[in-house]
Amino acid sequence: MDSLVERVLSLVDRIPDGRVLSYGDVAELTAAPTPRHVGQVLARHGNEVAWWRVLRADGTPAPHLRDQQLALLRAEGTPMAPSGEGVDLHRARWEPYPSVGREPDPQQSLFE
DNA sequence: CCGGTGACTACTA
DNA sequence: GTAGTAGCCACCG
Repeated sequence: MDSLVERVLSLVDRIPDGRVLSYGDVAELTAAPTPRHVGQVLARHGNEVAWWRVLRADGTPAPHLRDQQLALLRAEGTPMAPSGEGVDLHRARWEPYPSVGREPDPQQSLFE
């Protein structure tokens, strides 16, 4: 696994239920050049992973997937924004490495 | 080989 | 507060 595609799919697949990441987050965690590339990867291989746990920087899903993605997220108990048009990123955003006070979970080791 | 194409973002008006 | 635009760069045809 060296390709960007592999890394992105691998990471997305590790997002826990009820949690989400923005395209920008995934891009950074996978060393993808830009968030657009994350979208590119998911567009081609999204069917293999939990693509619905990846959304825009403001917590709203992409237009064509809006309905289904919101449904899936809600079904998993993801904290939704009051408006219901997206998720509450501040609560739903997955933090691969827990904040200070806890050790990183070796089981969730990333790449670098 | 080369240009079009995005499941994006941040910035400006 | 919303709407439009420029930059982004690997991948596929």
